[in-house]
Amino acid sequence: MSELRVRFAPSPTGYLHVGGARTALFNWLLAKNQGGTFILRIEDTDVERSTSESVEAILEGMKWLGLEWDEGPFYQSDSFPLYKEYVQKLLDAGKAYKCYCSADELDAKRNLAMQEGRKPKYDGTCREQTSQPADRPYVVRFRAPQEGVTSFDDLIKGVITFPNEELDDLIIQRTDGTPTYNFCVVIDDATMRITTVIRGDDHVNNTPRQIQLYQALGFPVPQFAHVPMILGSDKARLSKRHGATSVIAYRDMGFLPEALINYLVRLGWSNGDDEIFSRAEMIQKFDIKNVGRSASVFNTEKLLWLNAHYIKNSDPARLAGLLLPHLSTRQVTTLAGPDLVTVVNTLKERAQTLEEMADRAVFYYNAPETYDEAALAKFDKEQLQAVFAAVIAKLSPAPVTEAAEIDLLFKEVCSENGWKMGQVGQPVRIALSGGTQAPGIGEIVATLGMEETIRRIQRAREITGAQ
RNA sequence: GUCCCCUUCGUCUAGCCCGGCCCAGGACACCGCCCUUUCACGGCGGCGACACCGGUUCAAAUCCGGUAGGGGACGCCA
Repeated sequence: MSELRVRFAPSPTGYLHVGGARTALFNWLLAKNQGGTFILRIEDTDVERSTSESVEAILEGMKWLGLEWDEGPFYQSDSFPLYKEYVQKLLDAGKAYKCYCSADELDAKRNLAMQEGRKPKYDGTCREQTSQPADRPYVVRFRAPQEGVTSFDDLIKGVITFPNEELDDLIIQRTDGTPTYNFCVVIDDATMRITTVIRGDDHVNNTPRQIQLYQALGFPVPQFAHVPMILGSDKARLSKRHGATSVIAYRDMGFLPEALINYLVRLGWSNGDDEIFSRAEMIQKFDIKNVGRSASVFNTEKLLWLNAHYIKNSDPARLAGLLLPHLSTRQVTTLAGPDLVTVVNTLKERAQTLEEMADRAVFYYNAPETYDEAALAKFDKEQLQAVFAAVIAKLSPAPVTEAAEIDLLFKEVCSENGWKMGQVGQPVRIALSGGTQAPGIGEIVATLGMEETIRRIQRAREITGAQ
């Protein structure tokens, strides 16, 4: 086991979205690849916005994706005393100070600075103040170096340098005594001995501040790897208006976790021209250095392709189990009908999602009550009657159960009557499934069973004959 | 406004560090053909990109400079 320690640190203010999931995945992959440790930490220092529902949703998403963590989940809210201790240390050392400026004053100054085109940084009003009014509310600010530069060698983006004068004295403790994000991450990452911080691109600007904190606290500075954003089709940051962003929503839309994982790992990371990766392969081949530097657009089409691929190659029994919830939302009960695994086998080559598969499976259990009129209209009434009669006559006495054998019988019907397969297959397909988009005739008949097959064709024969 | 980052087919990307094998390769999507009893699968083929401008060099997608465009950050959110 190596010394590598990474963490995924979501804030519980919503569900696990695909961007977060990819960050978690990269952390997990690096840990697995290096034999390191993957830690899950919930960043809930914002008491106002954090909810236990969100925590549950995040854990659910992680588990569904199979991103098992080695340690945690840890909650920052459990460590408030620890943060307080370190705030005091900084205060005692003169590396932090109390600031009595009100939020309103600060907002006003910030807005004014923006308007006048100046940088909206804290003006340092309380920085050198010596008199300390005892009874007024205050925040604690970190006394940040104002000269020189802070730079780091990002594992993905390379060397990034910030002039210290751009960085102001950030608040590390709020008026209500709770610590703020930038401070907590540093304490946690340090005390958890995190060696490599992999997180979203949107944190690069926080990194120099955090480095200064590490240094002020005397902690070793970890390595950083900032992964680029995921964008929507309009190249704007991915959000709800682009469609689903929650990983659980993808589960509910009938995606397989391995498909989403495979899609996500290829979004920003590559291994030559490879597209399909099993878990073992991605773990073995993953290298943070092969993560791209630019943002990528989330493309559902490709996800669908991968999902179809994994459906095709999945164990039908497993698929059958996963399909059940999608079937029950369609009021389908499988108990009275054909074996679901057999049904899945006829459908797995032709479905991109489990939702689609469920749609296509309905007819096996609920016999069609109406038929696709447009499709039926291509055949005249006499032809339909003749076909149905011939097929029933051919099938009824036959003791066959294999799809291939059944297809042979249909070919016989064709040759004996001088019909083409299209003239026979299509009407029967409509009789059995109600429409034209269905598995091969032999497969349907074999799955449905001869008795049910005859019953359905008989019904279609009566209805089309009566019109 | 200031700072930081990014820029190869519509999309995901390979190549870039260590210039020539790249008049740029793969995948998704799209189009066509084949297969075919429908829908799919599959097979074959096609369309399609180095943001721009300069420089260095015998040679640049690859190195250097600039421009433009995009994104991110600038919170008592994370």
